[in-house]
Amino acid sequence: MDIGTAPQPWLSDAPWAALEAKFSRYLALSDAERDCLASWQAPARVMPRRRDLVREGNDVACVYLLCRGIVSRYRVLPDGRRQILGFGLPGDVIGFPSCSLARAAASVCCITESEVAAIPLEQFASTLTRFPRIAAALFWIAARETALAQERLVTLGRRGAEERVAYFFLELCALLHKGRPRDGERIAFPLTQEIIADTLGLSTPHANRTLRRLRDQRLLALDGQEAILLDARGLIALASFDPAHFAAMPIPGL
Amino acid sequence: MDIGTAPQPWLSDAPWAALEAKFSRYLALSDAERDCLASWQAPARVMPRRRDLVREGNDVACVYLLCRGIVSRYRVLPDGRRQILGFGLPGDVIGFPSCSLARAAASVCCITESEVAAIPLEQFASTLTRFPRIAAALFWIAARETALAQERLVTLGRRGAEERVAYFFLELCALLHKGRPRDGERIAFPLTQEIIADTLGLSTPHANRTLRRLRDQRLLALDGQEAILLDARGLIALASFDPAHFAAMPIPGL
DNA sequence: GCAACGCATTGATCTGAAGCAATGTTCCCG
DNA sequence: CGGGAACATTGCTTCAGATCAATGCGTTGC
Repeated sequence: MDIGTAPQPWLSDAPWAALEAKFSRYLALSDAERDCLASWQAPARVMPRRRDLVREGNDVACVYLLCRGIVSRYRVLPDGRRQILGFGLPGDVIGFPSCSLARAAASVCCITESEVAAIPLEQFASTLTRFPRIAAALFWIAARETALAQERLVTLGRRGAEERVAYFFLELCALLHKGRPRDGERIAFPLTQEIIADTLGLSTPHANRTLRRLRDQRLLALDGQEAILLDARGLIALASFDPAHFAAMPIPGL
Repeated sequence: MDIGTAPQPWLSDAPWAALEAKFSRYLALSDAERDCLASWQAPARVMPRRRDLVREGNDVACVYLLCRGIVSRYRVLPDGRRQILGFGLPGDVIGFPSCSLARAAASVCCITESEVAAIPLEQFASTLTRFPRIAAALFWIAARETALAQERLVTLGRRGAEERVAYFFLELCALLHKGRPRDGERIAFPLTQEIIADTLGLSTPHANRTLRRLRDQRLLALDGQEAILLDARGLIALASFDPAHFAAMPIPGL
């Protein structure tokens, strides 16, 4: 049952590999395309933990390639209520302007120390029109992102606290390890319970109690920076989690 | 205060106009691009109210251009709990395969009688690689879709029932009328209270009570198929709604 | 070694929303 | 015109989860 140490992708010291790997999963890159992507990662900047990379409402002049670290996208309501919208991993492009394409719709905060390369918005945009296959790939990646967000809508709208927490770890596992969650799988992710709570729309005390309940049911073990899926089957049933949603994706037509 | 009859876009009898308008809002189309989009709308099929256009879990062979009508994307949990993920209006392309790019992650149901043109997935995909500007536009549209879904995450995760309902109508107004909601604005949309409840993660009785409370506070008037924003300012404050999120979007670099 | 901070944990109380059940209202259809 | 179906409305009870408040505890910094 021992499947070894969990991968800690945010510690990657080969940031360029993350981006290339991300695209290579979807399409074979030509030399020109490769060069273009390579030009994105020019001058990487180091951001400390807890520092905001983007503030909601600000003008967007560039997007960011996350080279190392983990970030969270979040929104806060005027009275302080916070909702985390998702996480960014190395290789992800962060900080798109959103509905209104000039301003950031959400803030981005570094959960761990991170390294980011700023890509001027025009450069990013021109890549899209010069390299149609990259644009297509990014389109499908964006569609996937939408599907993920929508699946989380189900979680927040219709699942109870235990289901939410179970779903949370299963999704994390599927995204990090890129496969169907198995018994004993280890998830290393530098999360505080507050982050879990704000992701799942729960209060911190309630998230804590719920975690305890899952531990008492021997579904999940928590060990410092690591969570272990003791009973993947049980969690999947509890959360109505569909592993097929996270299967690998060949991009149509590429 | 009378701003006339609300537009009822789903009744459009010029479906092609919807798609062209959608793209023209973002970029000036070349002739070749125009021809390509035109080829999408070949044989339109009529779907009755309540009929499912796509079933979650099914293989995806084509995407659909919605020419007339309104549809909803939704997911159901095994025990029947339902969550509506969003709505589709004429001009929208519906039914992408999602995370796993082979299968539908959600179902799509016709809220009104609708007319759809099926676009084979390969044709859609090849359009992306042949017309980079269209791919880029679709990328930004997808990014916008993600932002919308994420804003709804805030609603479901952190807003109370009254805030949710207020937000719902404001968003609807902004999307349909494409502008900042004003006092007296009329929203015509063929909604049942069950649809509202399933969109907002509420039970039908509770949605009903909440609607009544908003009516009692003279924030909203409900008249059959029409809702009227009596006090837009009040609703905006109640929902912590940011109209700037819905401002018009020029696409960078096109 | 002590103080302070960030985070986890736990308890007691309160409340918003769900669940259940019944009744009312339209509108459609035979 | 009568019977249903679909939808809206309302009351009552229950419960999940929020809120408030305190305590524990490991790490960091002085």
